[in-house]
Amino acid sequence: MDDEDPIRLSAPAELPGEDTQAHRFGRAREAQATAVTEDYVELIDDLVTTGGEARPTDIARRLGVAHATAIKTIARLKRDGFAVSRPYRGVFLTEQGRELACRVRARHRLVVEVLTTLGVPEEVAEADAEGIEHFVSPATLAAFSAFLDRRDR
Amino acid sequence: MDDEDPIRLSAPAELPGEDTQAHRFGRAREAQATAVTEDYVELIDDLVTTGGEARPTDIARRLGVAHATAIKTIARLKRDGFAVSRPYRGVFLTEQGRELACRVRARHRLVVEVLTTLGVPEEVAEADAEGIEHFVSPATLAAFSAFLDRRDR
DNA sequence: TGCAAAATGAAGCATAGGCTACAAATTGCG
DNA sequence: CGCAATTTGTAGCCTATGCTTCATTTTGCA
Repeated sequence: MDDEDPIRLSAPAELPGEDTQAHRFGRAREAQATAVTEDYVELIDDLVTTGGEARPTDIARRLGVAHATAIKTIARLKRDGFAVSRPYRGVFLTEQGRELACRVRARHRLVVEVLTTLGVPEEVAEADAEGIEHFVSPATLAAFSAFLDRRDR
Repeated sequence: MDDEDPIRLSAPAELPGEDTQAHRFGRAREAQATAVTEDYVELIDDLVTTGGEARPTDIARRLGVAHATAIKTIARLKRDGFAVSRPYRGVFLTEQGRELACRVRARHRLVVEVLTTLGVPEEVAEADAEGIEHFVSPATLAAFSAFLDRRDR
């Protein structure tokens, strides 16, 4: 049910096979699913670090969503082991959450730096990175890092 | 309820104001909402161009989703004026749909080219671009284009 | 030509992520 | 100290995107 072109007439490197293409789209969908989680843990980490606490209302305001939306998403974060919270006591990251936040922040900074190096205005780079970062694979991240190193040298 | 820091102690250019940040996240959310539309339109254009017709089953297989999912999304495309179709006769893009497909394809190619130029392996670049492209603003696109021009010269 | 396989589409269900409206708890200030 | 404002949390609703299942239509071949 997946091989209507078993003889593979097309050049492998040119047109992507439909399996390949399906796989790419699948990966993008997965990345998108984790994007919200990544945004929340990074923001919570920021708030806790700079202000000592992350309250649902602050999180909602920063993300530009209704507080009820933030609360519901925070519940998912807790369910998935990224955060803990007690009513009226703010939200805190678990070890797993802090670890994720750390990786996300590093990736965000790297993406912004690459964009600005390529000539994208600071403001735009920050805004675009907010979406782009979630889809940058480790391999691409490594290439970005190497590129910046070359450039600095 | 939006000025818990009315004196603005922080340097404006350093930390983003919460309004700014909320706006960025909002933009990213919007971009994500159009991502699926863009993927479908581009794929349909590909299929029609190379094979003469875009059948729901083919679209589903390429995207790696169930055919029912594809049919439902195609219905939305039709509702939004990007495509037309008659039962058992395949899907075709409207003028609006073709125009979008054209823009999306150009953007995709540009993103892939920038990534490979930065040293990202072809395969990875294609896969990552599938997600990244939806969040690249016109300004960033322009910077990418200028970067490639500089590089070629 | 007629029937089986394939394609199509509809229905029903789930999850994620939004929203508004309302209820309950907490805080803080007069 | 007590009440009003704020914060928090709950409930119900919506859309988008998936999925599986089942019915229907088309197609193609024996």
